[in-house]
Amino acid sequence: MKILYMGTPDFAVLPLQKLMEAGHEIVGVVTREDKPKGRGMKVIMTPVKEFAITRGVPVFQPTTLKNDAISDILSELKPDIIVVVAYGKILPKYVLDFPEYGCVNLHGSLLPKYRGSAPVQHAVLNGDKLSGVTTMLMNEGLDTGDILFKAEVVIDEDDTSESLFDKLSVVGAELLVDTVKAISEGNVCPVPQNDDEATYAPPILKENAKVSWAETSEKIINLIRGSFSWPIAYTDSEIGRIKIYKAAKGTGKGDAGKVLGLTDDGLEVATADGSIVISLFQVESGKRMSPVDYFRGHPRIDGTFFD
RNA sequence: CGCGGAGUGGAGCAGCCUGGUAGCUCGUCGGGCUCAUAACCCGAAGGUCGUUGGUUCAAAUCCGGCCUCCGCAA
Repeated sequence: MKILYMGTPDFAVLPLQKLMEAGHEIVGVVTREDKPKGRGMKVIMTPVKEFAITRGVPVFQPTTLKNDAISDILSELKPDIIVVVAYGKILPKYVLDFPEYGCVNLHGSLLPKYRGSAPVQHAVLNGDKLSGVTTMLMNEGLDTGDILFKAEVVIDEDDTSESLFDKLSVVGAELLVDTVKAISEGNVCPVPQNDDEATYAPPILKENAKVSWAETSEKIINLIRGSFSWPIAYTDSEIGRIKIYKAAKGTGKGDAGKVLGLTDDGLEVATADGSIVISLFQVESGKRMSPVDYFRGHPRIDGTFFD
């Protein structure tokens, strides 16, 4: 199969690699445009682009798929199928209809649950125990295409969005290879999604990563897990904004947001229904470290409130 | 040149403004107390103060370049 691959972030790298290893010819890679990023506003390549370059695959970065640029690419490459994994742009009908075998997509949830751009994060944020990946034949809607294959993945208690991404990427890559094989053999029976069961997973916003201490310990910990490794849950305090990387339920009690003190494992803070113990955090301009280490050299803040 | 913070024994920090003996908390090692201890007491080891030039009788401290790490913003 001559495959045109469309993808952008880390999640999309392994599926691409597995397709190549399965013997498919990747005629080109379409990825989002490079953007200035990070401190100093340096221009960073997308992970998929970086990988494609090392394999000598031609890379295309159209700013939009709604003009003639994409049709030139398609008619030049003549792909049999287009595979899309977390590309980040909507494909117009013209593109969907171009390849003989259509466009297949790998999605990081068990569709129709969590349609949209952040399915993995929302699964963790909601404290789900089960997640998975789905392959589908794309249509014009947002993750509404007919389902081809699914694979389930268990979410562990200490999984974060990042670790779940890693798991789903591995499982998804295999599922995708199987899907493409089945398609090429005419061995698929697409099943329409049940729209009544559909839920939507909107993009993650930084302002949603602020901890509300009036929530339960469980919800707060889910926020911390789901916000890792981006944007990272945070709270404001007397010593500045604190990013919270890791926390577990504690045994203390107090007014929500009150700093109860330091335990062997970290900093204990009261929540609506108990407490959590922060075992890894980062204060502004500081290094990421355990509160136990931090308070060896800084004044204690016991009794103050987090906001 | 987007804004800002930081680099000091193994860990986390103070000292820098107002140059002149390297300090604190913890850890490590040894000893003591104790029925016992992660608790307490006493003692010890461990640092080219990120790097490189300059100013000075003298630089962790003042000035310039470089490297590394981090927060914001995007």
